[in-house]
Amino acid sequence: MTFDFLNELNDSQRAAVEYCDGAQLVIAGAGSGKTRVLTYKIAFLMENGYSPASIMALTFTNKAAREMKSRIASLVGEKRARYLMMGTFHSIFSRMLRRESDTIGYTKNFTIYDSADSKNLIKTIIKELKLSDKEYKPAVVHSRISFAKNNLITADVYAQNLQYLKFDSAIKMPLISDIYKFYSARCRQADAMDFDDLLLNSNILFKKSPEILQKYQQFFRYILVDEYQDTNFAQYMIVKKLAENHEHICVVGDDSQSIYSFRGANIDNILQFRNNYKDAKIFKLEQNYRSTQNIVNAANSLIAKNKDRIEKTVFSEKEKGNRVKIISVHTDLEEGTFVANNIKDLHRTQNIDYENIAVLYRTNAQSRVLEEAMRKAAIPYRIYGGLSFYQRKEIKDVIAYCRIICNQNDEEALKRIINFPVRGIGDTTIEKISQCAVTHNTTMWEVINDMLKYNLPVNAGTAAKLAKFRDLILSFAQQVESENAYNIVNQTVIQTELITDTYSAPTPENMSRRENIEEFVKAVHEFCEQKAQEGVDNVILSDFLSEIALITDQDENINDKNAKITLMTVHAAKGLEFGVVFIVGMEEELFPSAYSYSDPKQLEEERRLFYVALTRAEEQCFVSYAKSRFRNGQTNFSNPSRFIKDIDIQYVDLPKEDNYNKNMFIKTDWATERENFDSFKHPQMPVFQKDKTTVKNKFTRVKYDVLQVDTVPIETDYKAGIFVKHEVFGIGKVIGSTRENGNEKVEIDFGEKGKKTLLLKFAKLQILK
DNA sequence: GTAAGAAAAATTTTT
DNA sequence: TTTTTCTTAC
Repeated sequence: MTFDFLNELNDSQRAAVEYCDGAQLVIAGAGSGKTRVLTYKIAFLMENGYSPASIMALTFTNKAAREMKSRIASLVGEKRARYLMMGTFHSIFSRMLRRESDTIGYTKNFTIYDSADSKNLIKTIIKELKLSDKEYKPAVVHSRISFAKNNLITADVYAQNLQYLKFDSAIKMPLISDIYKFYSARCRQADAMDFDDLLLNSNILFKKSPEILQKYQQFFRYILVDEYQDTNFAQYMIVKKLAENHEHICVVGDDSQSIYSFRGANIDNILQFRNNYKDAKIFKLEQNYRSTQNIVNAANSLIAKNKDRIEKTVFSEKEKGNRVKIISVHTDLEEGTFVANNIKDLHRTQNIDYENIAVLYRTNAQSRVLEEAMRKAAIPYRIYGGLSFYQRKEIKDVIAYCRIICNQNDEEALKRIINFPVRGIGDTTIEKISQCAVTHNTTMWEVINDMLKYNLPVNAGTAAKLAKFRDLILSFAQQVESENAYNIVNQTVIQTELITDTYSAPTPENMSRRENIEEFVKAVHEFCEQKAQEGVDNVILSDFLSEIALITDQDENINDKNAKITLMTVHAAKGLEFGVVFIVGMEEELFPSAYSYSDPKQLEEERRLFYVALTRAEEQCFVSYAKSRFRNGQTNFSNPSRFIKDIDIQYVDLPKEDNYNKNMFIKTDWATERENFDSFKHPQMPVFQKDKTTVKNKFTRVKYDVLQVDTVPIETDYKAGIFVKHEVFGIGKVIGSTRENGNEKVEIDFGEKGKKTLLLKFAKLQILK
């Protein structure tokens, strides 16, 4: 086969595809054919001697992986594309972890906790530690633990890291370190990993077993990463390790579209790529094939106001196009009417299809008013967001049964279904079991399994109920290795009375619950059938579970062929394009979100978010703001977003008729904001030690490799808890130790003399044994 | 142990 | 406003 397809690429795209000699960063501006480059490059590699199985392509969503795979299949054929190692970081490395699970002390059937499970477990631990969940907000604790894991900080390391502990004290949660420790222990006891563990443990595995690392290094000869701007440190490190020997790595992304830092994504990964891979070649895709010149220019002028970015000149050779229309309305209701009227107009007079129109907003809460307006105007619409199939209560219940059948130590699953459907095992009993498990350092299941041994203080009636529950689960568990997954699930929903429960009353809710459960059972059936066709003779339940644990499918209504307009958050719109885009709610405190005000970095991320929104539009873009908005139960006055005036005035049509004026904008302009940016100390966890020497290309060099994946990265004699003697301050207790620019600092509590942070090389400390 | 009513909170969320 | 969590009465 010849490389005909190379002719379909422009010069810079082709250059990016053809360069295969080493580390490569492809900066792909919005609409510049990023996916095209990735797919063609993979095809190109396959034509040049790389076997499909030796190519690893990492994406951020299952959907992206699926789409890319099918596009490659159309280039090189289904058969060859099938063996590509393509998927999300989480799915690919969870499979690896199952294979190598003994090395890190898990079974191959470990459970994957979703975010809700994680949060529940954290809540339980907070309660057990007798802390108030007013002060210790589970969501905040979870995000701290998640952040730590994404930066490869294990619980032990966390407890030794002064900077982390200080931060926690500052936000009045000094014991997060302890919660983290218990949380990790409990996950391990339950044979469970959370999402972040999949990445963290992959790193630990590589660290722990150089042989295993080597095996994968030799196997994967080319690694490609999509959406690189949204990767975190743990992901960076996995790729870094795997590609260590050959550095045959290609990362593709757009720093201007990094919008997921709140999930641990680290924009420095892309900004610092050339410092982390010394021989890296940078390719820039700057021609935008999606939008009109005016939209591209407007977006460029907006993003130019950001400080943290890689210089690039995105341009369009399409027609000039219309200006971005800024619309001022009085209320959120009026905004809805305006959007609806315009859509009708576009549809009728300009013949624009509904599916080519999208309304984008910052928060899901805004969808209601818009939905109402569309309904009134009889415009067909589709809302993205909300609950996915696998997050529905009844589905989570069925899955919880499946999980406990496969792994009885799965505590979160147990707690979910031990009294659902109600079987008279109430909170008090569960509390007793939990207490009992903690005191005997075992799992709740063990306690239920042998109530006498652990002296569970319950009456005979309760004991009988518990025994009945145990036997129910065990009866399935015994068959789980031999019986077909479909049969087990089918029997489970019947025998646990999950499905009978929906017959209790003929309400629409019950009907819908029943339909969902039936659909789930059908999905299991289809999974078994499909695997059978692939030659697997018996599909067991744990196979199915590990398949669905990482699915959070967004694209359900795929069958819905009717033309509809799209309502979604800006985040959800990433990667999509529409002829006409309405961006609504462009107001201070909403977009940018008030939560971002305190941190210039977050403000820049909000601006990138607006950039993403603008660049979704191909032909026409409307941006609206309301002077008052109903929010959180009350009507508030609002000012137009500062981002509106960040767009160069020549690319916008400002509202003419009403009193639009510059005084409406808040006083801080972007120049001041940029000054703030420089002086601002970020209230984030310090992760990397930056040395301040500036290298050629204005980026500060980051020493990633300082950080070790190990239990104790800081080799210190001054561990927390030991006692030391100081010439002046006397005897004190070590709180912790950190290293800064190679100097070790020790923080010590000298009791009456107070807490001191001392530089080790100056302070003459004597360790007391 | 459960269910109803009061009080409190309220981003974005690819895994 | 809605949604989630807490309290209180059965």
